[in-house]
Amino acid sequence: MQQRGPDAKLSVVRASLGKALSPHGGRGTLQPTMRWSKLFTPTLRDAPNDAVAPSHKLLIRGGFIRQLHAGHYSMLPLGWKVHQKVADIVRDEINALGGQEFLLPTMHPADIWKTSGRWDTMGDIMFRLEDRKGAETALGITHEEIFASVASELSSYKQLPQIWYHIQIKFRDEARPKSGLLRVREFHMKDSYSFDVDEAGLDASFELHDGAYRRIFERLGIPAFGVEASSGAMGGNDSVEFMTPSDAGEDDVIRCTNCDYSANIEKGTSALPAMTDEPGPDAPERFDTPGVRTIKALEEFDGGAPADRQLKTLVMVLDGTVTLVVVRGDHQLNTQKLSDVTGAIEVRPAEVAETVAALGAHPGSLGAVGVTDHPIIMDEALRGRTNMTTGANTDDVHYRGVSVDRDVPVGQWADLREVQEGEPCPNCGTALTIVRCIEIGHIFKLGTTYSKAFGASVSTPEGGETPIVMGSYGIGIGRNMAASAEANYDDKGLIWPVSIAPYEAVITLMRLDDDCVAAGEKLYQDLTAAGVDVLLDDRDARAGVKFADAELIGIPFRLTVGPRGLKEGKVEFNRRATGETVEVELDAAAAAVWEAVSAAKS
RNA sequence: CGGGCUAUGGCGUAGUUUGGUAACGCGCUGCACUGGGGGUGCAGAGAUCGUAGGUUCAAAUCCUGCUAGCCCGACCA
Repeated sequence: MQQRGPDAKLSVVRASLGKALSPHGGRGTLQPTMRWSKLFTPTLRDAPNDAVAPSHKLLIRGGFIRQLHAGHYSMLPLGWKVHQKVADIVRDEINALGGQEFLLPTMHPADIWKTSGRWDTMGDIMFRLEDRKGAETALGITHEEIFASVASELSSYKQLPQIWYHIQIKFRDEARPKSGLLRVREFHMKDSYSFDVDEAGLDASFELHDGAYRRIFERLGIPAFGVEASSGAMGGNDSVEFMTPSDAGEDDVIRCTNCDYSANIEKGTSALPAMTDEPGPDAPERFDTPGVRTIKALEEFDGGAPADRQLKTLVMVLDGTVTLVVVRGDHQLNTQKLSDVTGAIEVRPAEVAETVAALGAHPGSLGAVGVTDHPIIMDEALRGRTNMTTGANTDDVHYRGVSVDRDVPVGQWADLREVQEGEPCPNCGTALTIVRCIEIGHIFKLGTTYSKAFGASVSTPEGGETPIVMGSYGIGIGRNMAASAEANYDDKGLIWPVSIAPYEAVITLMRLDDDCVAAGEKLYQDLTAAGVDVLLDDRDARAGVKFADAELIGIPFRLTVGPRGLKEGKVEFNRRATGETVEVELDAAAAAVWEAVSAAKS
């Protein structure tokens, strides 16, 4: 370190500080936001009482985000910095696929949604409003319609394939926003859309995105895997969800511990052992079951039957139509499967009054035997079963000896049941596990639904015309930021991967005396020149406060500059992830940090 | 949408049962000491107790409506 007169140096430093500290464009050597003393990062010792998920608590405590109201968060400077780094990684990977970045509006006319039919099918999830003329508009929940309408200007197969995307705010009126950034009503999403001339092209575009998404999660420090999923309201025939295990998630995923089978519980199945029944009587027999209202009670009732020999009849209302859904007594209905199988948008259990009106009995005594005035959907697991027990549609009366093929006028067979933990894997027979997960990305093969609706077609080499085959691919920026936080923290706070940390390194000044300030500023200049995103902690605070804050907000590397080390010409180099601290020569410190950052990013 | 819980300075809480005019910790401001893991002392600032109404001499406290937030569930007939 150069030796100068202390007074002279002090005045130089003060002059530089004064300029740098000006929030009005003072041209100091440091950006004001690079000085912690000027950075708006309100860290809290305690998380708000209503935060539960670790990422929620830590993002609040670290001063990354603040809630405005349910499902709407303000991004504070640190949070926005992370958010932008996440977005940049996503952008980088989609650009690498040849993706072209757009920016489409987020307020849409009702017409475009009516054209696709989703104005009605999207229901309450869509924020709808009227403009001053009374025209119906909506805030965009996704952009298939808008991109497809733009794609109608594509005219020749020679232009394909195309991958288009934008990173734009979506609005979704979620029934239940929760867990901080994990489920919100207003969020940035990267949604990309592929346009191909045929299915083979779509498959290729889909595979490209599959690879890009896996690289994205890798770079975000999120352990991710793909699962078979229900396409839900998006339409299309094939989709893969990307999941990361977390208690803060909202999806249950079936995973095999042996083979690579994994599926959303809304889609997955298992291999049930076959059941053999006695043939039973020639016709169902009614018998009185006073007070028996549940599967369990019927199991215990003298003359009843075990749950796997009962037919459970659920009265559901599908888009207004009362429908009987029959599953095995010990099985659970998955309503998403029911929705997917029937195409019904609104699926709900019937009210008791509706049930009584439809079948003449109360829940607990219901059955589908001989019912012809309501559609009956039966779970695949009940195929061929005989000698079963079920309600007789008279309170306190059941049937035994029911054969489903003979006695129940089934209109549709489908896989409706929800897989239970421990059931055998459909591929290899190993016991399945169920893991709680956060859905961090979803990619869909859409087909031609939207291109047909919006007239997006291209001429073919043969001189004909063919609708463009589309795919759509979504990844929520804020949710992935939170998912990374869920995967990377300890009892001290966040441990961001270097790739998305708000700063890659922090220089912590133990004292604000001349030597420390000068050494810190020099390190800052060297690191900045080397392209490292660095923060200078120049606050007049105790060491413990500075260390605790740096650890809370999860900066990967820390240089500690204090008189103790400076006497030996050394500073301390600390790694957040491991807690490891080593002394390095002051002159070599910047290089050491640069190397660590480079190594982590490569 | 159903159920449960909650709302008191920036954050965390007490006070509500039994009405009497708002307290504590952290944070913030000033001063002093201190100075390598959230330090100490002194002195301060900061709350119409979510909101509207009601009961009462008197309401954070009791009653009613509304609003907002959090959690669980939305299938076990």
